[in-house]
Amino acid sequence: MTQPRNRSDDCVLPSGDWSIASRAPLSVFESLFGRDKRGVDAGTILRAEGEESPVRFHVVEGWLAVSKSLEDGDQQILEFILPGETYDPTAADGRTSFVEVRALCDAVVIAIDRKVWSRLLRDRPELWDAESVRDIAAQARQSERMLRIGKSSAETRIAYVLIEMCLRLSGGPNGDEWAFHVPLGQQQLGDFTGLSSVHVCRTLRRLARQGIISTGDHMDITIHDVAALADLAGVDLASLRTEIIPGAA
Amino acid sequence: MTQPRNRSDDCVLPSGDWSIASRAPLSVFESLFGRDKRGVDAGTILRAEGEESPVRFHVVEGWLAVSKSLEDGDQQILEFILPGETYDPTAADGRTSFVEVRALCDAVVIAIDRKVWSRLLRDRPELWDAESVRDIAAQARQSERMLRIGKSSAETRIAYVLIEMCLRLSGGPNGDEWAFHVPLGQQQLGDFTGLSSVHVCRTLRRLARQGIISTGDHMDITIHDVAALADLAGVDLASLRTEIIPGAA
DNA sequence: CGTTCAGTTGAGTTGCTTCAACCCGTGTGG
DNA sequence: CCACACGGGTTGAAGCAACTCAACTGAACG
Repeated sequence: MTQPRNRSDDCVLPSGDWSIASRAPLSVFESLFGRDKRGVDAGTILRAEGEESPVRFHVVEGWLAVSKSLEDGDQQILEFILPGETYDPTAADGRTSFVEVRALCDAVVIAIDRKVWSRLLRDRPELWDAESVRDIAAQARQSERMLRIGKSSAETRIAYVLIEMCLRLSGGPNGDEWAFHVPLGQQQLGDFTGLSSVHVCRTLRRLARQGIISTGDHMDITIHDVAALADLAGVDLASLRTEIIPGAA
Repeated sequence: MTQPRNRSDDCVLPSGDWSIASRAPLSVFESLFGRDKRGVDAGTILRAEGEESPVRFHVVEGWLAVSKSLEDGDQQILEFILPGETYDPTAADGRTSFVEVRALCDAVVIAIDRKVWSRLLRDRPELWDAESVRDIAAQARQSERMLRIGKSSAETRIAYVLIEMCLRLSGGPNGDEWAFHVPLGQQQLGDFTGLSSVHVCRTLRRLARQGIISTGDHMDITIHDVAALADLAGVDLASLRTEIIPGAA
């Protein structure tokens, strides 16, 4: 594995409350496993099987995407793993993986042996608690997305994921305007929302024309009217935050 | 809470391998909490908040549905909880619930205090392991469904849920034909697959006309040609089974 | 025997997809 | 330095899958 090329522009993350709220309780990993840190190029598929034994990934830097695909090549992105978070792709059999994990930009990850991870959880109740909360929040996010993919219009789906990302990245907008960057193309946004890239484009343009958002070079997103977007998404911002952001309650 | 009316026809379950594979390791609950068993009428909403403190539900008999809904009344069913399984609807804040849990037929459930549950998991490693495996399988099921709801045709979605249910209920078909019963209407099948009840109907009829399945009174389903159905669903039966059925590996 | 409710079927509509053309910024080789 | 190819985003046109609306059936029930 090579060290990451320093194209940090691609996956720069806002360094506000978020990094404090979500990174701090897990920084334990870096002290314990810092020597196992590895750079990963954008596009690399991370395989549990590539390791000696099944592993849990801890993301230090960059974004990972968890996805599944059909034979015809269509893929659905199930979740994004952000810095400070961990993810274990190991299936119930303890050997294979039922999903694909891919680096969306150059990233730095730590691979933690599953057995070591279990021991860690048992030895450190505070870690167990923190991870439980994170799991529940992840479940809540996936449920919200499923609800909208199953039952809502393209506009609602897009509005929702924009708000979800905004909340995850920053802990919430300050006032009415909020800007952030995601290392995603419209194709990937489509894979996340169950839409074609063409329709993602149309929908984003429509939102932009209404003055609710604007987009910049390769997915710099600015939300101008959070209230309107939340309305389209069909969410109450404050209560959504407590549901999907670990530790926001 | 009333005792369940004895309309057991409604939620009769095949009593094959399944009940052994999936119920046995958890029968511990019945011996520990048997006195807390409660009958629940079909349609009842189970609320964590109704209890003194947050609880995890253990289903002894009948089916529960876990769902979320939009303001306009549309709902998405996220998961079914079958006898022998447990589910905790508690949100990350430890107080509220981010989903709705409803009895699909008359059912019997045990409500287990969350704190007691945590203690149980710590004290009984074999329970912890069993529940981990179950969680991972549930994750895998939800991922498969998400993939299809996001990226597949109605036919594929229906074919997939039929196969999923068949596997969960029986551990898999014997030979080419397999019959089972689900306590679900077409509306609910639609809420599960992200389709309108009308389109569920059309799709089931089409499958029936092709001789792949047939349906009986209120959702008795017979699969005549599992291979064809698996093909439509885009799955390999054997490997799907190890992924989504806990302990099938 | 009338009411109700789930399933079925037809007709018409629509939202999203596909296909295709075009634009533009970036990288590359002559 | 220009020519060119390439990949992502944008836009228009056409098609189609699934939706809504509405009418009808048949079983269950009082």
